[in-house]
Amino acid sequence: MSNTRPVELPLLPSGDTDQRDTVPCCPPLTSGELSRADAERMAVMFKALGDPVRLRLFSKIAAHPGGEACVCDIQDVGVSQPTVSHHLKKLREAGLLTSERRGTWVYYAVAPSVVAAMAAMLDLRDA
Amino acid sequence: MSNTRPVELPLLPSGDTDQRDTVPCCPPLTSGELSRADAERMAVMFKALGDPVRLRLFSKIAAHPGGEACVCDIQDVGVSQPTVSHHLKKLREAGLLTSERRGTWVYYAVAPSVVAAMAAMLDLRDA
DNA sequence: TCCCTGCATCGATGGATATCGATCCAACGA
DNA sequence: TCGTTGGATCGATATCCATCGATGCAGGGA
Repeated sequence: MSNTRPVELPLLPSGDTDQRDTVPCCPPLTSGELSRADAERMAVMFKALGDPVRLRLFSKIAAHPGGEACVCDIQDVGVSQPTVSHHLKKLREAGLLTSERRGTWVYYAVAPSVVAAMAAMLDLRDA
Repeated sequence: MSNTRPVELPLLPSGDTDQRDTVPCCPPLTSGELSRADAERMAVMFKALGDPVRLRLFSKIAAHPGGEACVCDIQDVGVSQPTVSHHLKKLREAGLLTSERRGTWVYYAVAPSVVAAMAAMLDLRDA
């Protein structure tokens, strides 16, 4: 089961890293029609933040210096350890977080470009 | 049942309209801890955009001149009429849309301040 | 007064998901 | 090699929710 791959969302002008034909993803919501595929991709990201527990986990990580934190430092959100793990996985699959193991501990970090992309979608300019 | 009241989300510097002690709602997600109540409020808004159909409906409305549209102009999103109505209600309850009847038709409009607030939450600045 | 049209609401249903305890696996230390 | 600790995965369950057809209701003709 390889459904752990994060949502496709390049859009960082990093370079030539396997730049498939994924559209620059997610134009501002005012840009007329929205393809079914784009809507699906964007919905995954918004849905990831559409849960109070995930919001608090994400907030704790974002508030940590460097936008990264050890799981052991953010586990106190009122639910069991398996549930925390489940929510962190959801956030990672949505592309909002990345994870890395360092020895005994696992660190989760905010993916700034993806979050910025979400903010850009909500930029209605003047409207 | 009066559970149709939109989410509490003043934060617009409009004036003195019954300004209860609702905190200015929803600081940037990097601002340390997030209270359970705030997380709940914010989650409702993100969850509202966490569905492809709702995202397309919202997009269509936002793309219309003036950020408002008649239901009859946006119904073509691939689901039944009751389902469209259900999703529009969800978006309205989340505070992202307002609705107004004009004769035979009902118009939905984007609530710019609320959308801007969501964008502000995602502003991680430098981090 | 009917009838038609535009939306909202109701009730049912199937699928998604948040949550948990139990268990497994990786890293580390004794 | 064993035991301990951090974290992920599994399997079960209860709740939520997206969707539909049927129905109700308001506005506007005829």
